[in-house]
Amino acid sequence: MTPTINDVAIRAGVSTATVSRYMAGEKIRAEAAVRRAVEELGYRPAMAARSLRSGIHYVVAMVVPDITNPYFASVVKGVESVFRSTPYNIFVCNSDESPETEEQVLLEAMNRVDGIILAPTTEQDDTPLQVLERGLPLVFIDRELSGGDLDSVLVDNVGGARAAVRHLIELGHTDVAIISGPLNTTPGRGRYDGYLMELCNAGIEAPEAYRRVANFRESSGYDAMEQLLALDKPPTAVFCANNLMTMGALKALQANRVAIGDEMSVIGFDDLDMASMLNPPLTVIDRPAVEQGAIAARLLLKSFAHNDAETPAERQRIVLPTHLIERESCRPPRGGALAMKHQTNGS
Amino acid sequence: MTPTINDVAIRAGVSTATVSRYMAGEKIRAEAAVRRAVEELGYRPAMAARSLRSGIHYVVAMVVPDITNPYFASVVKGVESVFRSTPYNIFVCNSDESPETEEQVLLEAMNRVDGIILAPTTEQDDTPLQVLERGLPLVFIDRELSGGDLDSVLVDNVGGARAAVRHLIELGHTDVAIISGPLNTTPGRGRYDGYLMELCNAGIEAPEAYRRVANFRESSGYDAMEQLLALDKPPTAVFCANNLMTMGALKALQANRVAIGDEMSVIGFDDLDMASMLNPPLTVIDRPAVEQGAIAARLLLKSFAHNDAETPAERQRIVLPTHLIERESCRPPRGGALAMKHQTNGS
DNA sequence: GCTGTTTCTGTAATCGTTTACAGTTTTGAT
DNA sequence: ATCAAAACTGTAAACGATTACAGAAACAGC
Repeated sequence: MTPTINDVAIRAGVSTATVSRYMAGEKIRAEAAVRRAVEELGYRPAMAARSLRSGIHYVVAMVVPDITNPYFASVVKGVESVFRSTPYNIFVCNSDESPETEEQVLLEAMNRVDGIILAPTTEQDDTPLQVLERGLPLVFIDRELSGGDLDSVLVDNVGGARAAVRHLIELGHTDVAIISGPLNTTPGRGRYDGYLMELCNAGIEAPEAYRRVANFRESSGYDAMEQLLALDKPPTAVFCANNLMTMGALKALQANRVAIGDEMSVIGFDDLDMASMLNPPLTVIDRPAVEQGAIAARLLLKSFAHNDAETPAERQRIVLPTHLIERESCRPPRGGALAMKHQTNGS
Repeated sequence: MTPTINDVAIRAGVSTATVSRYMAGEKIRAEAAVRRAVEELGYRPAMAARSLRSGIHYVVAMVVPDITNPYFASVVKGVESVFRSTPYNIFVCNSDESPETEEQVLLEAMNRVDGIILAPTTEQDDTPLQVLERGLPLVFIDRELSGGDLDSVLVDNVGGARAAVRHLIELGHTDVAIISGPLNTTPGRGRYDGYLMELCNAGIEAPEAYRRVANFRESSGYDAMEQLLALDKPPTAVFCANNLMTMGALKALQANRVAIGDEMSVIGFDDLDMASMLNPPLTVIDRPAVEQGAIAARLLLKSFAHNDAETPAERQRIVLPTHLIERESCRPPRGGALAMKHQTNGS
């Protein structure tokens, strides 16, 4: 049905070897004839045959916990933008924040791709190590393994969280809560630690009930915020450790008629497209998501090149800076306004 | 390096054929031995060889204009959810709203995948037809070709747009503008037509300047809104034909200190995760994005089954309903409030 | 025209599976 | 125990490219 290299060879009156070489861009004598044959037949090499023989698939897998998370969508876009100018295609796989799905996906990917960009669901997984053992280049993005001097592109989670908390403290807050991600993920733990460190640094000891460990999903942010509001003495400010949980928290505040900014200062990790449109506009810690993806892609490409050269590439651990985008959702605390309101309502 | 079927066969003391059959789930006598060999070696079939021989790749391509558009991200998620329980993997490719990139991607995909789910950038492209000619199943999503009695999963664009405009008219608006997508795309033209029809139906003739044809991107929505505001007599309400342009329009309104809802009613096509959090909460026409993806995936799966059975499947054109989510960004017009403000400012 | 060198070409093996075909073993009925 | 049918297995030929290797053609210098 679809033409093979043999069809082209016959039509051009040469051997398949010559056609193959022509396709690879080598200089051949029968160039004109071969080009014509290729065009007339609309020949395109069968990737399966090519991969089988050469061992190269021209595919990289990109494994993310959730493609509908705008952060990961941006990362994917960054990866795409780099690979667009190469012969590589991209598998995008959702692991759905589930280690089992992730393992399945990785094993599946192992013998169809040339490299993997992975945002692991947990730091304790060792499937990625299996992948590396098979000699497959792998670069971690956003998250890494606990062992890890492996290729990875991260952001300064601790620094970002500290900047967030510092911002709140500078506004006068002492009752600062965190809605944290799981502590067995790089960003979960890093942001949690940063929160703790900055508070400690300021000599503030927040009650344990202010530390809600959620799961990076919107619903968990919602629940966590409700629990914070239900406290006898709710915090006056909260740091939400990712975009989805921030959205959940904001919705909870709205549902409970708590004035964002005035009654409860909110700062999120990750900018949102709509952050500036919210009322009040949301103050966030931003990070370069697309850039992060692009860097990871280039790291992988470099890894390919080194594989060819037999010189084992030195591992790179790249940490990008975050920065504070100050909008209006963080304001000085108003002397326990919420706690009083809370008491009134409660009695 | 990685074990082949031959290694397994030797270790289990059988032929490769038997191992192959075991892997395919057939009943074999040496089952125990083969299972052990497979496990001990960690054997996984090389996809390239399998594809070459059997002609099946277990890959489908999903081509979308922009993965960072939450709508398409949701569609991808829907597609994923269906294929997760099958042996198929998904290529996600951005066409970046560019017909050239799309063509390139499609040609590339043709000999590595078993089927394609495509949101074409334009209705006039005929690369998709080439794909179909090669016998590759293809289902259109969100958009179709003008020729088209082909498999496709669409939404009722005309109906949705009409509902949007009707809602505005019912509130008392007569000066209703549209920020439309390109007219050579299915949703662009459909929503534009719906707008026109519903206005016509109500006996309203909106000036041509109220019809801004933009390109589905946020920046174009922003610009279009600015142009509307610069008119001598700006509209009192605007229908934005997709989520990105709605965001752009809202930002333009904010930048120009126009009160959304009070001075300018806004209704968008596609819900946004944050829509309910905006001030005022955004009224939108919603559609089932994840579901749309899932349906497309099932259509493709059905197509595979029919291909096996040699019975050419009859084409399906599925149109899903949209529905109005009424929030607070659409209110009755306030007697040319904006026009007056505009004049005052302008003089 | 001769020779040596460079450049190009063709032959055929190879990658790791699947599968038609023929051959073998098992089963079950007698 | 015998035999036919049923169930399984092995041999070897594909699938469509790439690539050593050896051989042919072109080129250059004399």
